[in-house]
Amino acid sequence: MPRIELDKAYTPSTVEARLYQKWEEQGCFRAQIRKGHKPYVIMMPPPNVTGMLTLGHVLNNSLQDLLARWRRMSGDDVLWLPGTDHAGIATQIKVEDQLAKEGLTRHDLGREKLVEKIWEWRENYGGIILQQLRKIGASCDWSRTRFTLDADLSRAVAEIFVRLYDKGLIYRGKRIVNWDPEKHTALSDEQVEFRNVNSHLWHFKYPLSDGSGHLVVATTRPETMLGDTAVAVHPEDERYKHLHGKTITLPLVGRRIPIVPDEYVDREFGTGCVKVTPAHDPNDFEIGNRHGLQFIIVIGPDGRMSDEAPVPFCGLDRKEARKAVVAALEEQGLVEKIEPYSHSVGHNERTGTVIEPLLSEQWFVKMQDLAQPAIAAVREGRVKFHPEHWEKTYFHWLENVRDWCISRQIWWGHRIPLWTVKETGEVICSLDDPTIDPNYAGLTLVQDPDVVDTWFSSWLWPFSTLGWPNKTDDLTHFYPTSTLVTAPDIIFLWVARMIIASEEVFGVEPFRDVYFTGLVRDMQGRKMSKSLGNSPDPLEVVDSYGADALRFTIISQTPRGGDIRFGSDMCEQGRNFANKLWNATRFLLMNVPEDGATFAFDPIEILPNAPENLIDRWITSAFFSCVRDVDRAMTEFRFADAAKRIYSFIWNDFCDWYLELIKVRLQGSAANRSDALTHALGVLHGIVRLLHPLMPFVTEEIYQTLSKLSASTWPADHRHTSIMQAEFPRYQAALADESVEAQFSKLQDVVNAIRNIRGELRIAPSLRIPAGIRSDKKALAGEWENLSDSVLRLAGLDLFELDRPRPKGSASAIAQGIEVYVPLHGLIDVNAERARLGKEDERLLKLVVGTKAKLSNASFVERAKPEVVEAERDKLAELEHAHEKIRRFLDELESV
RNA sequence: GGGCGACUAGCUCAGUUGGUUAGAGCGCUGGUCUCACAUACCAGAGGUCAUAGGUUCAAAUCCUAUGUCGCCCA
Repeated sequence: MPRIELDKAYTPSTVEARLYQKWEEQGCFRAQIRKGHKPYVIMMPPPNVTGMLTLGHVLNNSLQDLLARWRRMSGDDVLWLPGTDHAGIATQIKVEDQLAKEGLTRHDLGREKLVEKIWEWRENYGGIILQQLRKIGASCDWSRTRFTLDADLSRAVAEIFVRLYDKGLIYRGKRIVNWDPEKHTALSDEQVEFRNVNSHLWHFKYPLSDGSGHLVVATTRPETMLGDTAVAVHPEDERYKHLHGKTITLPLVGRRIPIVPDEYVDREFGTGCVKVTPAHDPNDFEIGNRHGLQFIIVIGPDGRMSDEAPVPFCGLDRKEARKAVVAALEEQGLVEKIEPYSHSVGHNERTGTVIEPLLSEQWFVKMQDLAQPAIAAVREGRVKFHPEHWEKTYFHWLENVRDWCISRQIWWGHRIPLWTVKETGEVICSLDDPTIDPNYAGLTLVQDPDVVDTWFSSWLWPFSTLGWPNKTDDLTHFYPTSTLVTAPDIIFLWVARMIIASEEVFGVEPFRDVYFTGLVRDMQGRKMSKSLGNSPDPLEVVDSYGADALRFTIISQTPRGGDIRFGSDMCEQGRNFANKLWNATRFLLMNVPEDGATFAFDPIEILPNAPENLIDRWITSAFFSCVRDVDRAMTEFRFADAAKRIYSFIWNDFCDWYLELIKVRLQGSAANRSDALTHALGVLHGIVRLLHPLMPFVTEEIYQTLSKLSASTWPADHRHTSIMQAEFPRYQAALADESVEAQFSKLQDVVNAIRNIRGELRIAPSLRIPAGIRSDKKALAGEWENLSDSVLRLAGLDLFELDRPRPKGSASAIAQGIEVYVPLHGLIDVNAERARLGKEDERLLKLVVGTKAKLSNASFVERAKPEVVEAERDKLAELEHAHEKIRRFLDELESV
């Protein structure tokens, strides 16, 4: 066959789309259920159906893909299940915004029509992100793609609702909730983001009803005073003890309200008197309950003052009402002072609307009992967090968990499966629509208008996606799952609740390991955000650097637990790396004999056998050391370490040393050439398999090329249509040979020493020079004869002497105790050499002095472990030897 | 206010249980288009490991305090 020629540079854009399509067509990603294979399952955290790919997703999904491909190549039945989340509020907002452009509101359409519209929107635009994930090479099983509003997943939501309701764990309660007056819905505590806001602290005078004076209360929310039903003071506060039981006449309203003692009050804050508005503040709500106060709602669900507010105020927007209240009090001389004040205010994390704490009727999940098994699961190590420290956050939340408000007053989502019988008031919680139940014939059933929180479907994701509550084959084989990869900001919102749900339903944990990624930030450490415009579009990065480059770069940058600083130009590293590997392949292929015969070698057979040649033995050993380190790093979720380890093996060991070294043999006899080439190709074959989970595209392309070269001669079970089916390299202890690596490092140090002399003394790279090595202690010829060719080539020599006397006036160095010299009379700049040796002399002297001091410290010798002392002594001997030599070389230089 | 994390070369980060001369990539300096790769090769410079104490024969590593930054919770 003709020689295969590769392009001079690797161009990702020409291969990525083609390879991905092929993978998909061939069903490479499809999960299989096979006898004798362990399942390995990752549930993709479902992105919002409205979402677009961000760098956060890239990081997250690259890691999942890394794990999936690694386990798949290691022989597991891998299921990586993708999908999207219906993202209730976000999606409804999206479509409502569209309607608004046509001058319509959701009420113009009505519930059914709006939901229809949203489905339409989803068909057209939803889930773009899943397409985008293909661009980065995600190997998930698209045939199992799920959506949280799919029929069977909706069934799962209803099922869990009914179960919890029947157990009394879902209840209706009148409580303060986080109300979004813009979207007219409640939010869970976790969906509220607190932001610092510069505002004011208003101090108002509240007159005592008996006319004996007034109290001063401080508030950040003047408009709520219209709903005050008490003033609280600390029970132990001497200043106010005499007022317990007395009343205030509330200004503007005229209501008589009690002064109540309550421990909640902070005596240090303001005057130590607190106005109490039980219907509009969670703490005041508690005080209200403790003292049996009235709950007066003065701010309605639309954010306007209700009918409960006095006439001049009712109907005003809450912002206007604030101004009006302050103005009215000022008029009556009841404003003592207004000071600037900064405090945190709850906002809708999605829309930024200021949240209104509002007393209203909502559905809640009782969390305390549900939380206990989830706490135990992590505490007992059945679920492991990586990094571990997130466990503390998890425990803290679960141990203080509050009930979960799950009802939402929107239309896009899972309808609450509760009906009220109008005639009797009976409440029916049912999986199936009771309106067609003959038992209720003739009665009017009204379904609860609310839907459940989106997270109330997400928490079932690990098993609802597998068909639960049905006992499907998938559920049996693939549940519980293996690893969850997610961001720590949804540890409460999602991770904890999934564990809770799984413990409740199955009594087992939904996954064994949770890996928390960091946040992707820009180079200044700022969060990526649309408004800052500091967030690069991942797809553009893929276009200019390639998906492999992006994946490799972002993974090798991900620290263990911290955030990632990312700039797209960092992807140069990944791009260069792919190109390096490509060119190494290109080089080897150029050396394949052009005699028309198939070049027969079986790459799988190359590695397991110990080669003859020292250089081959070394690269084999280095390869398996790398395999061992990579395997360990992946198992321990140290992905950046794995990436860097492979990088340094390929670049430094394989390319810089090994390929340079075999050039000698490739130019030698046919037998030498074939010997060197087959071994090199065998290692390359192992390299691409090792690297594939990180850089799927370039490795597949090289794998395919190698197959073309000689696959017809491989045994059938070594031929695969994709590298994804090939075996991930397995560590072979017998081939990792420390003594070979030690011997090789001597070769490296000798070459480095000569290169250093050349570089420092400005000897032109093209100039061939002589050099030699010798030792006072033993003859080197035996060990070094076979390596001469290597040294000649790597150091650019025309002569390499062994065991000869060192000519005076040579440039010199000591490498692992061996004297290295370059005898170049007249060509060496003596001053430069003197300076070079002087520097070395100084360096060694410092070390000798330091080591001597350590050893002359009696307590060190006495108390340190004997092997440490021994090592220190050996070191000193070596240093002294080198130092003496350098000194002698310096002296010698003087006499030239 | 409580908790968590970080602080190592100009920049981004390694540095597993304390014990070789603290490393890598990028950037920088000098030299090379050496027949795979200039997206490259060779050489070099650059760090009192945030600060102050302490434990120890020995601290980047363990403890305490301080400072700066970030995150979470209230």
